[in-house]
Amino acid sequence: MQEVGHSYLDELNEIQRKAVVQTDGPIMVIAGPGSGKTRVLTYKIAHLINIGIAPWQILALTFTNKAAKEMKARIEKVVGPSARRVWAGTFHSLFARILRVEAHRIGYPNDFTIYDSDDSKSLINELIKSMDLDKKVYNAGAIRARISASKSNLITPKAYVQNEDMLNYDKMNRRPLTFKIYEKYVARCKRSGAMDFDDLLLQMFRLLYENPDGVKDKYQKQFSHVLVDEFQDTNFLQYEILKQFVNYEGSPHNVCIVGDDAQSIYSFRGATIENILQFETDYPNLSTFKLEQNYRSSQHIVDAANGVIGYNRRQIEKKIWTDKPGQDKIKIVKTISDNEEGRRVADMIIEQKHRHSLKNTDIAILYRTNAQSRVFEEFLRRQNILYRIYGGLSFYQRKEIKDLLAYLRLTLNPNDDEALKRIVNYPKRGIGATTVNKLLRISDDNQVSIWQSIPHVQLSKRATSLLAEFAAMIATFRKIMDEGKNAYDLAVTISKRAGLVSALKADNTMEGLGRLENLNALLDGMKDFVENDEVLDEENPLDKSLSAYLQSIALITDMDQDKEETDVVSLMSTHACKGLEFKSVFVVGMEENLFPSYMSLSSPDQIEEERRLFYVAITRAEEFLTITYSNSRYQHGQMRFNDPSRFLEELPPETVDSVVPLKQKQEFGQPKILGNFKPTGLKRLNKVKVDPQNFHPDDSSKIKAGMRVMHLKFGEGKVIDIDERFVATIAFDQVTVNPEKRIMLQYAKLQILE
DNA sequence: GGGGGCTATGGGGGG
DNA sequence: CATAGCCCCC
Repeated sequence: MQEVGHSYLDELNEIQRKAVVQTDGPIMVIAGPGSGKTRVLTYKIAHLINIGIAPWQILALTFTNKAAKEMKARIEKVVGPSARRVWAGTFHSLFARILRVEAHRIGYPNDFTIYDSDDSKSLINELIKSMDLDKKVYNAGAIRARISASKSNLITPKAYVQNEDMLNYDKMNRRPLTFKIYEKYVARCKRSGAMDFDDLLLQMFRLLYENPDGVKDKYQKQFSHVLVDEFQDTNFLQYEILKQFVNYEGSPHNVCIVGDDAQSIYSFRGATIENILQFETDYPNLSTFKLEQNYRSSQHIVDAANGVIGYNRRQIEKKIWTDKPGQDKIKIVKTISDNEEGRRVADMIIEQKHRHSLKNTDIAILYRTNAQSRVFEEFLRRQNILYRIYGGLSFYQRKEIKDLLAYLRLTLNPNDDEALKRIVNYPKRGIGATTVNKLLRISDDNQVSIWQSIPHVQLSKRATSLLAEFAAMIATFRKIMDEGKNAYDLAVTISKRAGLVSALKADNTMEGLGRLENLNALLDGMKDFVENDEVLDEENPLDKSLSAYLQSIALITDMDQDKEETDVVSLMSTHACKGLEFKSVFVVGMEENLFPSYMSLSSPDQIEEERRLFYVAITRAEEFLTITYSNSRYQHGQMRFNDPSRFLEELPPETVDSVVPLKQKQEFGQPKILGNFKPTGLKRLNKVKVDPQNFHPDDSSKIKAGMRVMHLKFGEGKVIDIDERFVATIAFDQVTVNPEKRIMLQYAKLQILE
């Protein structure tokens, strides 16, 4: 071993170094938060290259594309540009890339479409309807989860109908025909030339397992070293694929998994900690390295994290420690409402920035559900603090974007039924539900795609000609594509000729303008794509085809975007924060029914997962950790009163500095009399100041500054000011905390008093 | 047969 | 509070 001269090894502690320089055989790295896991992975790959392994022989499976990209950049610093040839990416994106080359061997077109979860749900809903089932009982989301779980556990439709557990579970949930939907769903995807997210894994598995044309040997030979990051969040199927790559006669089993059972937070997606335990059984001669020194967080934060995670029963034994001193203790802040929570957090951010000279990028706000982001946005904007929201509705999920993408998808793969259904009548061209239903029926009878049914369907004269017109248009697009137009030019042509641009231009509202902007942004992105001359991906250099474009965006998530140049506060869900770190972290909404989520309360296992999620959230903090919870908040359009989260009590008292004293006086003038009464029992009445019988709101355009007005929830008040966006600032007499409310007149219900 | 407006219902995390 | 389905009208 030529360790001498590899200076990067000096940047590692003893255990990290051992994990890096051992290059042969199975390795398991258990890595606590902030323990230099990424450093180990990147240097390990760099080391492999240094000792003579070709970059393209290394398969590194990461959790996000961004993580892969960052890792590649760091490897490049050590070994140079050859790092770009490492196969680093997510399971989904790397397998999609392989399947683009190999899919024809297992009965899919290489230009297969990737169905996102909306496509899947739409298809499932169609099937539910065609089977005449009650769509309230047969909830598409639940069915999709069921299908996803089946695929993730390698349960085929055939196996499903023979699986007592699966069938009984469905019967219990009054959905005994789930197996039938699953069967139809699989057939439909197949004949549409489409793979859903789970298929990218499942079909990859099939490809290797069935091994047509000896394709498995090719990949086994190519990937001499396989590394998996965040192994605790892989599912059964992903592990089975991993074994397909690694296990064969005479294999050196050069597989390295890195993970932390305490940070497993994706079981809802089929991930299972069992994989870590199973790995030890499957590779008995493995070397295990435990990275227990935390370089990220101060003593108090590490102590708090250890304290919290100690409440979980089953874990791999380890003790995370730090030699960083503890400075500020954890602040817990109670607020009276979700609005107050937003205001306080914004205020505290300003204070921290001044006192500790933090930049915005040093700060993150983490919440359990994306819906909570709104109040924080509002108050950050009000305080002129720049921010960015990660996750939530991504750009590519917007309607106008999906519409154009559907045209592109259909042009590339006319059998893509979901794309066709989406745009056959958008913009409106007189092809309605009746026509589509006829098409669906005949497609089902003949087991072909909708596109293939078009010439055979019997319709009225009018419908026939309209449909023919549509088909001719798509055929024209295909012709243009085949003539070699690049993806950008094709998209520009399509957006004009299909009438997408004119449809959006006809909408003069703010939203309409925004949509048009988004459409143009997508086109700009495509232009970048075709004009890009920087080779980042050596395997398929500068493929500017439509197929390559669609694949490149199908698996992009909001998290993959490059960090902005601008100095922004980060807002994201606790799931999305995995792998990140910030000097100052605000974990907000720490309330029962929210964090832990009400969905998890009935099962101890799920509570433990929520606890791990809390563990992940608090261990993002380097120096300052602030936790907030609120007495009341709007949830699902209703005012709810939640108890403080049970996890707050699990924080060791000595790590917590100041529980900001409870304001005894409540905003609504009532003590909390709720006792065991659970939130659903609460009525909005608690909040109403005014008897609705005597409340007659006036036309809000009549509201002027200086007026006395009455508000249903806040009572009487005086209008102080109305700004140019028609937001009124009103001081309410009976509101003790934060009496000045900002009310959007557009939506306001106010009665003029004088 | 298709389009537009209204009512009812459901609402977690994400590749 | 947002979306989907339903009903009514063209």
